[in-house]
Amino acid sequence: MNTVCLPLGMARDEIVKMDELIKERIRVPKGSALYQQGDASEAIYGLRSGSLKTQIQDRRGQAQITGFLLPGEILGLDGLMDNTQVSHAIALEDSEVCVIRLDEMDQIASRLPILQTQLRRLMSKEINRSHTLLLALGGLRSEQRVAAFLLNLSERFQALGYSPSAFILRMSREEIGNFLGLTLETVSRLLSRFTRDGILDVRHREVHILDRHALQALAETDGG
Amino acid sequence: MNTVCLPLGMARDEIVKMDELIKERIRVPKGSALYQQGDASEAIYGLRSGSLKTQIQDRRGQAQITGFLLPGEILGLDGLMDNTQVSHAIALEDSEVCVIRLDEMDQIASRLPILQTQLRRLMSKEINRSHTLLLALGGLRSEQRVAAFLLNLSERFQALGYSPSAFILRMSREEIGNFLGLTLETVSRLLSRFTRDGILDVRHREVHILDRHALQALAETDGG
DNA sequence: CGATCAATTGAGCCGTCTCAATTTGGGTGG
DNA sequence: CCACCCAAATTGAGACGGCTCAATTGATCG
Repeated sequence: MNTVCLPLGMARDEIVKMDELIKERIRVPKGSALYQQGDASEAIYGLRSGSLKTQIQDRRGQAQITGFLLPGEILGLDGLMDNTQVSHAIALEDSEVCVIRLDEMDQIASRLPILQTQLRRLMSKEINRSHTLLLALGGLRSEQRVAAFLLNLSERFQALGYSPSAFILRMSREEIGNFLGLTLETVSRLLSRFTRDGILDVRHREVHILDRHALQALAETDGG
Repeated sequence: MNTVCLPLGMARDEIVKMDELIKERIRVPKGSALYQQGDASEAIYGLRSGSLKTQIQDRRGQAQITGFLLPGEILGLDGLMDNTQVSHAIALEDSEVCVIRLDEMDQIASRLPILQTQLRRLMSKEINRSHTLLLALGGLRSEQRVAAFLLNLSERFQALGYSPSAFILRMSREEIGNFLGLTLETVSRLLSRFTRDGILDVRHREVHILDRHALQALAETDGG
């Protein structure tokens, strides 16, 4: 359970202390928000089960999905600047998170210094994830983006102990498109094409990766 | 000086303690790297003078500039995941940074808890900056991106006490294009067009914003 | 079983990229 | 100080990728 909430390599006795931190849990029904832009934020959240999307929105309503979250991943790291949420976190299916209050965390961290390091790592990881995504949006063709997206999901499912070659997309084509800077039609067309080429088997939201090698090649091809 | 290195609102007596942290400085000549992908990282850096770019690179050489840094801003927050740099930081002009070692920081933070909070805020801010950039690359037209880029620079120069309406671009058209997910030609064409329309006066790398209102309108127009 | 929303597929258009030719500016050595 | 050279920037013409608009099919859920 705790490994789900702050999974980076901690010793067993350290995990015991962690229990003090993680008392509270929140259920988030499909379609509802764990938090919204403008909410006060004194905590971060570890996703225990289900999946969520996070998105930001500018003043005129233009939205950008910044991430899809799977169990074991952390939400709310972008809200620690001034204790106000700057993004929305919305459940893609019925989900459950555990709550890690920042003030409690600081108290415990005085006895368990590694905790600060862990948080720092998690935040740094999120920065890297964003930067990688920037590279995708700035430099990759639509084909490569969708291929890379599927491979990324695949790896994360595998890390959770699920099959890397067969999984369910919990998000719509439109959400994938928004995330990747494409339209839903482009995403749909590419999934169809990959299927036609024998690389995938896509039925609705169920994806089977038939030729991982070809998919990796697509993700890395120079587009020429 | 210290306000430059960790500028978020700290009381005067707190700043005194900060002096212990920031002994070392590094000069970075134009074109050279403060650090490179793969280097060990035990510190973060506060930019004192000059300007730098940070960029990541995937295995086949595809590069993405993830930020342009101005004095007072922090570098290296993306390298705290496993003490290895994942990006390059390259000086756009002769620059100077101060060094903040993470282990020293943790020691001092035990007497000065606000320090952890500050770092957390800085990292959260960087996450938000990346997410905002994602929105730009994913959802804005070239026109809007370039307009938003100029306005962002303008605000940051103003925050430093410089003119918000007249400044020098320290980066090439190619670097701007890479950062914004555009080609250098597109950037050049747009700067020319904005000039033709009386919104800007662009001479080489010297930019004058003549009609801020129009520029803001461009950055926010729905593209229709 | 009908209503509604998600996904697929097609046709045509537009914006941005690509390729290429000039122009301009900065730095260097004669 | 001027001439030259190289890199950066501008500008143009044409191609192409992804978007827009639109119609159809397929799921999901009362």
